[in-house]
Amino acid sequence: MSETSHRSARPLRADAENSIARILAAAEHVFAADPSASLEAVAKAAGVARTTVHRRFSSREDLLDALVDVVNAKLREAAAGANVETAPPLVALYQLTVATLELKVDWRASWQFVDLGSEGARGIDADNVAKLDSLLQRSLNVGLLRPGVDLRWVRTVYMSLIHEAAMARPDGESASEWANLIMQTLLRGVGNTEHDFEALLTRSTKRK
Amino acid sequence: MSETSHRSARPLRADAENSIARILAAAEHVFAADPSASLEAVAKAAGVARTTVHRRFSSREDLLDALVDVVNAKLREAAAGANVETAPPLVALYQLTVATLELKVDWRASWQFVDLGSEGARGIDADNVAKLDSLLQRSLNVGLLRPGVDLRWVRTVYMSLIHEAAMARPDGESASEWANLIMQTLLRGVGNTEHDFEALLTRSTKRK
DNA sequence: GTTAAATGGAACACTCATGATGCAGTTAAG
DNA sequence: CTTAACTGCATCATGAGTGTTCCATTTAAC
Repeated sequence: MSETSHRSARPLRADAENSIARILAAAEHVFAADPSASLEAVAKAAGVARTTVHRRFSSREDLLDALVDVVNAKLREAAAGANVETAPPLVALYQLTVATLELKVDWRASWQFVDLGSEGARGIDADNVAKLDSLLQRSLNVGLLRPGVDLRWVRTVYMSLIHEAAMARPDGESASEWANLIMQTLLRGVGNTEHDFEALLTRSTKRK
Repeated sequence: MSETSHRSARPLRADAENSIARILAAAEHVFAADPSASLEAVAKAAGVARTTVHRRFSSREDLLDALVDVVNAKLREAAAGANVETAPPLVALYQLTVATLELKVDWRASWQFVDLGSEGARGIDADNVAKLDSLLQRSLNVGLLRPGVDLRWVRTVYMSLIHEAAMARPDGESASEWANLIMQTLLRGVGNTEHDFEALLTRSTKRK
């Protein structure tokens, strides 16, 4: 669905591959400052002519798709590196969080074009989603997650926490500490565990 | 800072006020489908001429500012209605959540222009932020929140959860149930409280 | 070293949104 | 009812981004 055009044809010259890489990097950089920046700005930042950008990416849409593809590819690496399918859920989740956090920081802008909520648009590839989902399912089975929770909600919250952490993180701070914060928040929340919220919430609900 | 231009002059004719309201509503509607839709599309949806939109809002920026102002105004109402300053923290938080959730659903698009993270741009008014912050501070004092938590993080997570819930919510579902989910998630997380995550997390961290 | 690929640069056509103006007709407000 | 405000419509100017084409020049690949 989001196959980049520059892969089906026969091998590009090292030259061209290099340009592509520079353009993608520049796009990430430029779009980080302004998501609606012109392709000319991207070209300049990449140190190439505007026509070259156009030669490699037939349209703006194409470039954006390519950026999302980059994210998906890196996400795949991250999932592999975290052994999401074999490691104990908690460990896998933690590792995945660290990796994704780094990825989010290095490719902030490109993530913007990954419309998770949108319908027919660019999104996280199905296999990546599936891997995360199965990890969450395993987490539930193992008793890591509270029985009865909606896994889609968990996924949403998880992704959202990573997003917020990545945005809040002052550049260059330890990813593992933030990952820890994310895990803590995800699993235990920010409330004082000594209280019985359930009862309190129910009471205040009734009150209305 | 973001005062709408149409308030300092002397009273507008009922006519004009009406147009403004229709334009704002239409803008919300149109931008929900496409945030970069043209002002002409907004005008058509509002049932007015494009020039009228222009007469009421000198520029696109102006219109966007006005939309954000609407959100802030409604947010103020919500805060007042929830007695954020006087009610017990948990109750206030719950009520505020319900109200904000409704607001988010009814004004999805406009919220998009409320760049919470951004620096000099449109954002939630200082007084609204302050009210929420003081509510969270009270929550902490009362022992509702875990001692030692970073209140900015709590605020971020809270806003984020509301956002995700509003987006995930199938139109017309009970806001209070979702509010409950948000509170539960915020305070207790989605983990199984029977486990000792702290120890587990520390152990798996060491392992790396 | 020969060849095909890749680039830079200039030029062009095209679309689209924005913002401004002027004016005739309608409508709210006193 | 009279006036000033407001609206619709038609028009124009402008600017910006996109996408295409052509050609001379450089450069990688075998």
